[in-house]
Amino acid sequence: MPRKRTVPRDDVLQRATGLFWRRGYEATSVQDLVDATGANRAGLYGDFTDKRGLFLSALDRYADSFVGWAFGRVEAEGATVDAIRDYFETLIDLNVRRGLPSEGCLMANSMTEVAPRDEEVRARVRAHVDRQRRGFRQALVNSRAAGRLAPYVDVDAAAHLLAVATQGFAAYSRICTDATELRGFVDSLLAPLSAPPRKEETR
Amino acid sequence: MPRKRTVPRDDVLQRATGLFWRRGYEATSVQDLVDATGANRAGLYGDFTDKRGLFLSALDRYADSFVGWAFGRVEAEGATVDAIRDYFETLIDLNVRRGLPSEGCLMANSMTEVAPRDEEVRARVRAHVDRQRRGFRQALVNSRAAGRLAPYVDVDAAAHLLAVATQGFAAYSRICTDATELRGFVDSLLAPLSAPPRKEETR
DNA sequence: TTGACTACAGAACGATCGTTCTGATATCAA
DNA sequence: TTGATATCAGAACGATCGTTCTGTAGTCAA
Repeated sequence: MPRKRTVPRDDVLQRATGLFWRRGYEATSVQDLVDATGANRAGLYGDFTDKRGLFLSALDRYADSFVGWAFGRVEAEGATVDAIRDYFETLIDLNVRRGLPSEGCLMANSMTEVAPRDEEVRARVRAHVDRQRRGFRQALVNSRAAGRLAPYVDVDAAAHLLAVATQGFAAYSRICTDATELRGFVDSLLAPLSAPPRKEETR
Repeated sequence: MPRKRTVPRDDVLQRATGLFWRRGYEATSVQDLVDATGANRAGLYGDFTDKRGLFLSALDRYADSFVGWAFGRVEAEGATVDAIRDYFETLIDLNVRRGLPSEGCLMANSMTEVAPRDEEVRARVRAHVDRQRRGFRQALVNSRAAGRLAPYVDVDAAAHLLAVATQGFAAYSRICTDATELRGFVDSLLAPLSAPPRKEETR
């Protein structure tokens, strides 16, 4: 008997996620969300109870969909430092394709804007960073097993470094207009992992 | 003839800066600013024209005062990697003293929240990152001259890495509750600079 | 003591905020 | 064809937003 929805719930969520991603939480009004999603105002509240509830769902969708896609290659079985480099290059390509400065990372954005004053947001953002750390760590372990990791690298420390540095990468991509700057950062971030200096050569 | 101000302009600016730093731009209302600064509402507009104008002034004050104080040791003449380590340790101590999770860095926060949609904010944030990059670079140059830098380190690349990674550090400190996590990050960030591996030793 | 001047406290402005409500509209089993 | 039900568009809610205005209070040269 019910009337059928004009736009599927997940489409609404996807577009809302994009809006929060680009503009942040506070600067995105419910009216913006209604306009961008094409959803019904009351329906939005029916589905997500709140603007905040919608935002939390957006974070979850982002973790599942986008992070799953981009970071998935690092989490894939047998992934090595190559996958890590590939991950960053994919992000850079995406940034370039969408136009620099880009929207960065929804999690990194929320880490500074919303997380400190919202426990549930903070939990999700923490889970994201932990996930990255675990993914990086496993890829480094795999790399070591494959003899592809510099011998003096501590995988736990390096994974932590990568996970936190990634937040800097994301933040920087929101003000960076030149992709080579991003590439340079990634190069110097990953260089110590896979490129042990043959001898002591000054350059 | 004029009535004298009840609270000096710079005191107002200092307290406003603290508020923006902690809560961000959008989540800070003019009423909050009036309450926190003790300033007169109309006077606020007389001095800074806008909420945005006040925010821009806050960014400037932050760059002069806080960054000048904290990062000054890296910019000091003859500073080496020791000063860089000291800089991060000072930040961690401050974070601990103020309570983790902390307010992070006003520039890093603004980088994700406001900079993408406000040209003047973006210019200030960029200037901040460039300043950090220059400071780090000079300290690395000094370190090399003093024989304190690992031979295979490219000072330009490393300075770039440090500047961007610092943004990740600042972001992470807004969700981090354990100072040892911050210390661990700094250790693995700085380790490759000053600690060239003697031989090939697996650990 | 007066008067020109400016900061003061806070009321008031229209606009927009997040949220709820109202009634019309579409659906499909009965 | 009817009727129960969910979704629709958009008006309406009080609260708060950033900003401006009003009148009072304090200051110091004259």
